[in-house]
Amino acid sequence: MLEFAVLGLLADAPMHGYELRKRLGGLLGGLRAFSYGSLYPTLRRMQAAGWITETGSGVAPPTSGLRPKRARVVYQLTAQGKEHFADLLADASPPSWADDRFDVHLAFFARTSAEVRLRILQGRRRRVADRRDGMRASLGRARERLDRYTRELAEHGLESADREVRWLDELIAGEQADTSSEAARPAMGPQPQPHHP
Amino acid sequence: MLEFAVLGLLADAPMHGYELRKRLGGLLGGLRAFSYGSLYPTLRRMQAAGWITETGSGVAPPTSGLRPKRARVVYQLTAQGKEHFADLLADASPPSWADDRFDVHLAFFARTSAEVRLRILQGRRRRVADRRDGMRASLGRARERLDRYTRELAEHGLESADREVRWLDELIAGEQADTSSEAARPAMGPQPQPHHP
DNA sequence: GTCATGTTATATCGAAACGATACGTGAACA
DNA sequence: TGTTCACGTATCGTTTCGATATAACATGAC
Repeated sequence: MLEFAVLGLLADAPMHGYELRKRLGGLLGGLRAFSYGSLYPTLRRMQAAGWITETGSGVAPPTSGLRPKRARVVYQLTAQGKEHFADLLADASPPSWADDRFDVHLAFFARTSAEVRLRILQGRRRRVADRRDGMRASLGRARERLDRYTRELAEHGLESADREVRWLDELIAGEQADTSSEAARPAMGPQPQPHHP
Repeated sequence: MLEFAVLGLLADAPMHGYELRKRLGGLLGGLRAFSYGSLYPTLRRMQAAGWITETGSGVAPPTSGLRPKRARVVYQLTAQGKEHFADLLADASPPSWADDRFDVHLAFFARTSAEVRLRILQGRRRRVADRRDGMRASLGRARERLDRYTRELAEHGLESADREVRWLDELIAGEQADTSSEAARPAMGPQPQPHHP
């Protein structure tokens, strides 16, 4: 996932590691940090894969005359890197609904086709709703014999999942409104979701 | 963290891996799964550390007469394991406020002293509130030039953090109510929290 | 009857991410 | 002058993940 995020950030502009790290923090509104321990190995992996290259260029560090021992390393996307990023953007397969991948992709939704956006939102919705239902069921079964804290935890988790489902419903509704206005189709209510393929 | 959770589960009753895995799923009301790829290595680590031992006993698998090639491996806590678990339960240092550790500890709060419970809840509250404030600040700064999806993501994240803070406040209020009724002290309003030590 | 499917159960693999920390430069400020 | 802070690259060992292999047995369909 870090890989996905890095591709997306470098698609905007070449950058060095420290800058990437700072922006990664902002990407999800502060969720998910990504430490240097992940970042630098990832950059090397991506370089080995041919998705990014170092460029010696980049604005020289604000050194007054003296060049520092270790210069900034600025990375930029290669053609293959752009291609790979495009592939990731277009991927709406089940793994893209995972917790850690979904929000990264969402951060690049503006660059994702409407069709893929909708499929991912729906897939994600199904996944979170399933989890929520599982939580609700096991909480219903167990509620009596749970101590206060375990029950609080379970209930808070359940509410969070529930909130996420409603949030996704709003996003989906937004997508469908866009689509139907584009296609000049009459507005339609939420489609009943077929469950488990 | 898996280690903490396993200690807590085995403190209740000896168990084999598969059973542990199922219960781990329920621990946080369905949040955080813990795959086998984590579990079995962890069990071996813990065994090497002397916190758990295998017991050949355990109810025989429902084999009618024939013993299976590979018997169940039932694990139980050693004395050192119990000690280590007690240490973890009593630990209210900053790492215990981390996302992945807090909820595991919360699941065992019934076995944690009131004093430690309060310190952890307060530490956690401070951490989440700080993150929330950071989110709010960067969202305020950036809101205009964010595309719809990035903004939705940031706003949803912010609301989640906000909800968690309020939830923690309720838990803390509950703790303080308990404490003050025990000590027969007059009820007092929420203490203003000193910020950053 | 036997054949697909599902559950119980143990286990390993490589890849990915983490937290802490080291090292170094320069600016700000007390 | 010294100390603290922001910038910047980097590595270490540890933990966790996801996918997958293997195998015994149970259930129900055909």
